[in-house]
Amino acid sequence: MRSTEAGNGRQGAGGPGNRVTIAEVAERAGVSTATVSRVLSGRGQTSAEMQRRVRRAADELGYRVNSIARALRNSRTDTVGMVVPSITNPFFTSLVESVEHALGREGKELFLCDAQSDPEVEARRLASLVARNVDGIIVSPSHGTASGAAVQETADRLPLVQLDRFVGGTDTDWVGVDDIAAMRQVIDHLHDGGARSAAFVGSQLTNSSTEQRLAGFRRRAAERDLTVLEDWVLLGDYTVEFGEAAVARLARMDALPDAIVCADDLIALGVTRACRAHGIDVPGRVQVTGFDNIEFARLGEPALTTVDQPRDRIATEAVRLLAAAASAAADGGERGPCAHIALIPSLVVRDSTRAPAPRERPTDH
Amino acid sequence: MRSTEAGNGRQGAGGPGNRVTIAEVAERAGVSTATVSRVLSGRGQTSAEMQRRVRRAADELGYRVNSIARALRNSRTDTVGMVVPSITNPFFTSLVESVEHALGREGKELFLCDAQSDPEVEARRLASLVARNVDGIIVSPSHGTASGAAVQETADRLPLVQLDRFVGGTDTDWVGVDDIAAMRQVIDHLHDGGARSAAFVGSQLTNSSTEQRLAGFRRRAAERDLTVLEDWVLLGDYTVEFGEAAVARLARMDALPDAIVCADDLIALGVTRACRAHGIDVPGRVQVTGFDNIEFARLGEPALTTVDQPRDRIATEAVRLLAAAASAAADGGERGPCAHIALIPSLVVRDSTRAPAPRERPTDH
DNA sequence: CTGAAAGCGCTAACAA
DNA sequence: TTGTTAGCGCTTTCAG
Repeated sequence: MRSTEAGNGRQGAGGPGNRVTIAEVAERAGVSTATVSRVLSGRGQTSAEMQRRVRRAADELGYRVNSIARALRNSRTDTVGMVVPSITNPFFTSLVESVEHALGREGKELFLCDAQSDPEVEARRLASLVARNVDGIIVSPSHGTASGAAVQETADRLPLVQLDRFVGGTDTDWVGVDDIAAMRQVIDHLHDGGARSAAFVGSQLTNSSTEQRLAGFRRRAAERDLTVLEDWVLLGDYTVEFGEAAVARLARMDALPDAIVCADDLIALGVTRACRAHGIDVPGRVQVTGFDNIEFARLGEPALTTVDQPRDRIATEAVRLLAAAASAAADGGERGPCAHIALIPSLVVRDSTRAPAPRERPTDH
Repeated sequence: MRSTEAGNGRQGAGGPGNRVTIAEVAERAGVSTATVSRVLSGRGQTSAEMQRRVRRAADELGYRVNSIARALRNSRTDTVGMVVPSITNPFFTSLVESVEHALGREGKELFLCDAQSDPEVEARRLASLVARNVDGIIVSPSHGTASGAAVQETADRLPLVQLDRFVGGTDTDWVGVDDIAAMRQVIDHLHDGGARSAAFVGSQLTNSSTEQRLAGFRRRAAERDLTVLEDWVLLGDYTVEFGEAAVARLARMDALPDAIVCADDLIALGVTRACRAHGIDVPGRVQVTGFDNIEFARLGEPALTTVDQPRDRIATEAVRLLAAAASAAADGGERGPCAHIALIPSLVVRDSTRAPAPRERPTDH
């Protein structure tokens, strides 16, 4: 009998249904299960001799901890659940990547779920994460109101932080970007490039991102005296297709705006594509901006000017908040007030907008 | 005391650490825990009266099953694990979406992990899925050889099916597409469009997809007398950046091929973009093809001709195989021979290739 | 049809 | 330092 397990594809210890338990390891090592547990989980004091014997026995038997049993005992799974509105949206997958990295640093794993942009699916996913005793939940709610009940109910049971989007009427931690500030940068940049009127293309106002971005857009446009016709505010969903449809509609109107501000990059990609199809020069005739800075943003023709979300920072803060909430809950406490962290994003200027018209500046003396 | 839970954000039953157990429900209902279990899990016979009383008590207390405990008892979690090489690759996310749908029909959930294109991370993810007692694993191995040990070791412990890619030297079920047949279609189409020479741009030969696709490319190119200079086979990785770099290299050579066949759409997107940058007309001077038919394929300039993978079908077959393996393992059996299912993909013709030159055809009489 | 009780695999008091 | 033992919350024989 050899101590190595891999290789020939069907060996003794393998095969489903006969997993080695701590008791078998204990027997083989001639010690108690408690000692095995202490050695293998690294808690408590053990002699070097015991360590050797236990590890050896465990290796020989091919022992693997059963984290289900461990979780039942510890009521802690070292697993965090994450729910995103749509796993096919590149922004969310890159956010997931950042969260995974942040969690990895804490020795935790991620259990990712896709809400398929449907609050009901989302509610089921949240419930099943709760049932599986994840240590905390990170959620980007798919709907600005309909997601409320499920999110709040989940937050009442375990640490939860909302990411990027948030849902009204809930009382939980949140980390995201300051959409108002982002739109200020966008509008100012467009204005510097000569735009005096602008359209807005976003999703329906069923999530906080669009709401905030539209609000920010309106406010700053007014401040900079940009013309915004009501017909130029087009709301659909976060897809390339809708971006294309929006341009088709704009093209049928009497006047074209100087700029089209999009609530995310997918829409913006659709917009630039459709502009090309309609023979509308970007940025010559119309400037276009996106939001999120997904990987494909630079692939648009022309490459998209967009708002870069500080994903790593967002993820780090979220994980930190989760850990704080978990330890607060552990030593008994009432949950304190919720944190709302709004990070300031930065504008990434590419070819879909015009370079700012040169303005008089004080020269270096 | 009310029976509703949601609403004010901090109510009695809520808060971490005090979950309702089946024993409390039993007490309130004035029955045994066994009866509660029978009612709530729907197994075994129970009178209507009991059902009512138990459910009522459960509702009032806000009981939720603890699936950790249930899993420990049942040694079944109704959860399937999935590991993909890179969660930021749109092909894999859409595959994940298909798998989720297929699993949803079986009442199972998905636990998704990202291997970050690193066999070591992949091995850790696999191990932790095993430790968490998932009922089965779906994996697209990140490396054609280095992933072998971990994949095989996992497969020895529980039902596992490889998806899309597979790793050499393993003995597990596999579902994917017939890359050789796919390349036959690609080459024939390019030839019909007048191409007489072709380059190939793919990742390093560290995964089965590229290996197979290059092999299929070479074979069919030879059969159709397409010229393939050795310098025209460029291997890097599955990224837009590499596609761009490949064109830069090709552009420095003496002769340009009539066509560039890419091993996936990300590369192809990079290739078309770089061609534009280098002033190489697509498809006028060079035809370009991709592979996978990701959503962004149609957004290239020009839109990409590519090979469409039948994701839903792949996912369905994978889930079926997993279920079969699970039930085979349940009634004790040795695992039977492995299934290798290669589906035939279809070519999606768009603007990055030329329409076939009109050929003589028998006219309808 | 219902209840009592054993135990899934692991860990943490408490004893020795 | 090590062993003994009592559960974590659930399901499921086996009696009644």
